[in-house]
Amino acid sequence: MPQLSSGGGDDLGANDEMISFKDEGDQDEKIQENAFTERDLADLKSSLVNESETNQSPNAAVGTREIILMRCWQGRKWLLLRGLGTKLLSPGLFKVILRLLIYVYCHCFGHFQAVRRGQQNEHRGYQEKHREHLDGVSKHQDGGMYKTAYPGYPFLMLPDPYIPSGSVSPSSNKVSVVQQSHGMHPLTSLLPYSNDHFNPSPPHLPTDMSQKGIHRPQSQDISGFYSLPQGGVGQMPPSMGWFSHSLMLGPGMHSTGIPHPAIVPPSGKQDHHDRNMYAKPHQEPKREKEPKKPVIKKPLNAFMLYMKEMRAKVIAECTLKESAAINQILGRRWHALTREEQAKYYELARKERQLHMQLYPSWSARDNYEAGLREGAGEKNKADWGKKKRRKREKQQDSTTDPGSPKKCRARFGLNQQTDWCGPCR
DNA sequence: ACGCCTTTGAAGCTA
DNA sequence: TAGCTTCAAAGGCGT
Repeated sequence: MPQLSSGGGDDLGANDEMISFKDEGDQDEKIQENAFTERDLADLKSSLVNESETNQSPNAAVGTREIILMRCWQGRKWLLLRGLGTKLLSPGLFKVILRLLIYVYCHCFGHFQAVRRGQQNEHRGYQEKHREHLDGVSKHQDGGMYKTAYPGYPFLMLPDPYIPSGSVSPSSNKVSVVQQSHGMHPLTSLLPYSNDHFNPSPPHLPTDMSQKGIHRPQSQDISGFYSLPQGGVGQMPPSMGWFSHSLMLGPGMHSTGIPHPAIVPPSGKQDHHDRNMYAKPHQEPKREKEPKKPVIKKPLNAFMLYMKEMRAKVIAECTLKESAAINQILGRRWHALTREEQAKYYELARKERQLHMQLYPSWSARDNYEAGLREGAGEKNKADWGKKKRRKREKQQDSTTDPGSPKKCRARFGLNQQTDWCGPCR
C-alpha cells in the first residue's frame, strides 16, 4: 500500500505539504495522522493510474508516478493551490478537488499511457520531453506560453496572487522578476506618512507578497530618504544612491536591477508597457529596434496621491470601474476634506517633489511637455497638436457655463483655481 | 494600438 | 505676472 509522506516544500518557499508516493507494501499507522486517509490515498492513486498488477517494473512505475506528481505540484503552482485551498476549503472538499485536478491533468496528457502499456522507453522519452518543457518554461517565465504549448494547461494555470504577471520560475518558485503594483506610486511608498494610507512595502512589489512566505528580492532600506540633507544624494549610502545607479543600469532600471516604474519608455502609457512587458517577452526585439530616450514621469501632486489612495475604496463602494466617473467622485470628496486632511497630501506631494528633484536633478517637466512640438517632431505631430489645442480651448469655453465640477464652479464664480474654496459645489 | 474621458495641482509657456 | 496649457494616474470605451 502506498503511503503519503508529508514534508515541507521549503525549496519552494511555501509551507505546504509535499505529498509523494512511496513504495507499495510499506503500510503503517502513520497514515491515520496524515491529512489524507488511507482510503483517500487509494482513491487518489486509482484516479492517477489504473495500473495493471502485471506491470513488469512496478517500482519504476511507482517512481514515475512520484516524479510526475511532484512535477505537477512544483511546476504548476499546485503547492500554492493547495496552500490556499486548505485554508479556504474544508479538507475533504479540497481533497476531492485536488483528486479531480490530478485526474484531469493525467488524462489530458496521457502521461500514463506508456506506463500502462509497459513501454518504459517511450515513457522515459516523455520524461525527458517534460523536463525540456519545464526548462523551457523556466527560461521564458511566461505563463502565457502554457496555453499554446499545452492545450490542456489553461485548466491548470491558476492565477498566481503573489506575482502580478505570473513571472515565476517553476523550478525554484522564486520570484525572478517583479512588477510595480498599480496601486502604488514609485515614490509614494518611500514616504512613510501613514501606515493606513501608504503601504510601506516596496513599490515594485504587490502588497500580498510582503505578507506571504514567497521568496523575493531584498527590499532596500529606504527609511532615511527624507532625512537626507540638502543635496543628500551624494551622501547616500551606496545601496541607496539609485539615481546614479539607474543611469548606469540603463532605462527603467532600479539599482536593484528591477525596472524602475518612474522611468518608462516614451511610447505608450506606462501601464500598457507593464502589461505587455512580461506577457509577451518575445516582442521585446521589436521594441529594441526603436531605442528611445526613457521618460521620467512627473511627481504626483497632492490630489493624485489622494486619488491613488482612495480609488480602490471608491471602486468598492460605488462598484464603478470607469476612471472618469471615479475621478469625478474623488474630486468632490477631495473638496469635502478638511484643510488638515488635505494638508497631509500637500505635505506628501511636497516631499515627493523634493525626492524627485534629488533623484533626477536635471529633469524638468518640460522634458515631457508638448512632445509633439519638441525639436525633431514631424509636421503631422505638430498638426495633431494644433487640433488637440483647439479642442481643448473649445472645451474650456464650454466649461465656464457648466458648474459640474469644483474647477468649473470656480471658473463660473470667478474664484482663483489655486487657492479659493469652491463653496457652491460643496 | 492609441486617444479620450475626468479630476486637481505643479510647472512650463506666452502675451 | 496673469492666464493658459500640459502632464501626472486610472481603466473603460471608441476608433
